[in-house]
Amino acid sequence: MRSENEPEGQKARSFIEEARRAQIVASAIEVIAEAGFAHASLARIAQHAAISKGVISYHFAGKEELMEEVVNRTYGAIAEHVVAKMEGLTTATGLLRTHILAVAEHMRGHRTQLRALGEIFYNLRTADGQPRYGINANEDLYRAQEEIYRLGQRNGEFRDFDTRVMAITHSSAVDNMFAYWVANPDHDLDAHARELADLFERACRA
Amino acid sequence: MRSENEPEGQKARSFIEEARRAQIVASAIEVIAEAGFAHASLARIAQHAAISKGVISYHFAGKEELMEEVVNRTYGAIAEHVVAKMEGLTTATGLLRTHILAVAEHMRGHRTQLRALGEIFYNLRTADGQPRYGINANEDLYRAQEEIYRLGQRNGEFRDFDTRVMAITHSSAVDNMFAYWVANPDHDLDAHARELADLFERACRA
Amino acid sequence: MRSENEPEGQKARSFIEEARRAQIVASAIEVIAEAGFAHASLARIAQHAAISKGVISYHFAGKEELMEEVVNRTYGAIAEHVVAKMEGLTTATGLLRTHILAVAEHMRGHRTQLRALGEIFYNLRTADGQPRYGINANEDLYRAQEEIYRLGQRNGEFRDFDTRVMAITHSSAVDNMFAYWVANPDHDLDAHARELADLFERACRA
Amino acid sequence: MRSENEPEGQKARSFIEEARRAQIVASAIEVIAEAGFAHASLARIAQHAAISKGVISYHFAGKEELMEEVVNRTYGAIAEHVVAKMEGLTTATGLLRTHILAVAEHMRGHRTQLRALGEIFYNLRTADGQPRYGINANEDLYRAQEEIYRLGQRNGEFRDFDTRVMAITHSSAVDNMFAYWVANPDHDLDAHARELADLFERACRA
DNA sequence: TATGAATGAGCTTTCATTCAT
DNA sequence: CATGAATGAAAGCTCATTCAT
Repeated sequence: MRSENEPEGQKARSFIEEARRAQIVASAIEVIAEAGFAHASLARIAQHAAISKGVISYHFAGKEELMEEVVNRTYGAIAEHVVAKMEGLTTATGLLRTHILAVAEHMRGHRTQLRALGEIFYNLRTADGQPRYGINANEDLYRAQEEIYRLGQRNGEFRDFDTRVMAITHSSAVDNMFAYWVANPDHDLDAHARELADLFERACRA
Repeated sequence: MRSENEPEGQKARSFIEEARRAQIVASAIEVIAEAGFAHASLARIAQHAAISKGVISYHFAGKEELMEEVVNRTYGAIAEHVVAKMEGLTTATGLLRTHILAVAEHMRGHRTQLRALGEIFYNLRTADGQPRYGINANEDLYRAQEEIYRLGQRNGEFRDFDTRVMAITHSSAVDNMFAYWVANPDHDLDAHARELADLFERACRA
Repeated sequence: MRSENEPEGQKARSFIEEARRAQIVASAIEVIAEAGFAHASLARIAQHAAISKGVISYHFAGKEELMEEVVNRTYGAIAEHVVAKMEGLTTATGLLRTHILAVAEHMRGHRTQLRALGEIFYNLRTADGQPRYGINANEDLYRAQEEIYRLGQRNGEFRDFDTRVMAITHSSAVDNMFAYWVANPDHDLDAHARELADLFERACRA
Repeated sequence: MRSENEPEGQKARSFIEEARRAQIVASAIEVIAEAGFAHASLARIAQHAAISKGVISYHFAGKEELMEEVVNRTYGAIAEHVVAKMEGLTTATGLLRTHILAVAEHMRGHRTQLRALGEIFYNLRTADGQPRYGINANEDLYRAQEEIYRLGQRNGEFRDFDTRVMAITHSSAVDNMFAYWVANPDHDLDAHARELADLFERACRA
């Protein structure tokens, strides 16, 4: 019956509630990663978690809220790790390189999360049929990356290029690195990340 | 990429049959592009084509075959155009550049096909739940692109880099260029393609 | 998949479709009359008609359309009979008396329809929770009856009274006559109707 | 009409318990009046009362008992008021008139109770699907009213008529007066009641 | 060839009720 | 006394597929 995401002044969720939500979110991630968004029914998620179907309805207002929770938790964990790694860096080249390597590093241990995130981004739609997270859900990400490029352009590290195109390309390169790795578990993720860092360094530098 | 829909020894399709299949495929593309894979039911595709639902079942063994036909036809058209443009080129740099620009050029007039293609690639699964076109559906594409990179590396145009990583990055950059353009119709596709060509030229060159 | 109520210019429903709709409506009436609106699920209605649940969804856009169809058909049949009986009458007293007796006469053979009609009127709500047929659904009926009273008042048959109050009272008296009869099948409906005609004649006359 | 909720030999309810029951009943009345019987879930009633869902289950054996309590309390309050007003009257005409006016007077301030009462009467069913309060729930009421008519017939105030028909008609007229008023809050309830008193006086008098 | 009709499985959601704490 | 948590049945609805005509 709970539906809001921690509005101010509302009772914090109990420990048990929090644990259940986490459990359900984890189960959802696994089922989505395994079977794909379209086949990730509440029934299947519940079965995978060995709980009753109704439990999910009890803890989440609906399927949409559950999916958004998956996104928020997963996305938050990634951002937290990457931001920590980038802290203190001052050169655009260093930031760019670290960004790529840090994301790869974090994701190495979170393959299923990544897969689920992609599925939801691509497939989740609001009740009126519009994509819940379109490509434009990346807008914030693009903006953040453009900051780095502009820094590099200002201080002479980088040549002049279209920062939006670079941000889109950078994002997609990282996303697909993971996608390839998810599909080919033997693929050397860290080596791929280093290659990518080289690639963008060369593509950007003055 | 082209799966055989006309196995040897089978009767060729009649003219009417061919026309119907083409009509249904066209309708499917439009519905998928508009409503997304999950909402592209046979009923909706039939309604959009102003035909009976049964017609689809009559002409296609099932939904899966229809979706595959959409992929084959669309993919085939792209390949045809791009290959024609690349014919006669000899330098890796020229091939790389032309590949990017030619794909963009062709897609500019086929936005819905592109959208539908992405939806199907991402979502279609076989009866046993496995992705029908995973990232590995790109294997042929990657191989073809790797040929170009190796050519460049052999003749000294390109530096030494991991060709598989470059192929993945290249593919994803092009895919997402289109995705961004689909989501932002005012985006300048050709300018984006030129930026991308520059980007990969710099990333590859010796 | 059909949803509209005979919009102009649309293909008329096929004979088979019409028969199915009629069958489903009949089943719905029986189930509602027996089990009440709240327990008249589509599953139960289908089971009662010995058809698959999906058939109802196929022929009706949703439960609401089915319920409205029940109302329209039942209400239409009543109106047809009563109007025929009242045709040609000129005195208000005669119209009043005939109205009561004709409704009773028709309803004697349509007890379940009557029960179902009442249930739907009382219970059906639109998606936003508002009553679909409130007491105000009787507005047309009230207006029609007020015409009769005013005629009587103009030509001196009836005394001066509030026509709206009389219409409400008249309607409710007839409705409850049926309700009582439905609950007590041995009750003499025609005698009740005659008593009622006397009652309102005395209540109205100058 | 008052069913026994305090059978002999059972512990009387504590003060707190009584208060809780009253609070829950009040909440139930408001929710039913607002949303209708079908949408008056225990969850909603609990939420409206700002208590836990479990509290209701704790204080009432089930939903049915809660609903019956709503009926008993509301009905009891009406009867108390009306009986007080009728005390001491001796003529049938006076009793008839007073009955109508007193009920209207009391109800003017208890609109939601009235609405809820109607919803429950119409919709509540026992576990086996039979109406809990059918039209026959009015049997006691009919008997009481028939006493008045027979008194009038014995002492010459009233003509000879079927007392049961008159009781049904009288009850339904009063019920629908309220229903109309609930649906049309601007309707003049007292004027309606006076019209009704006139109407029945004329319908009954010798 | 083409169609409308029908099916049944599966979907999300709501709900009264039970129970441990 | 009160609560939050959990259950499982039942609801309305969508859909791919089958089939007689």
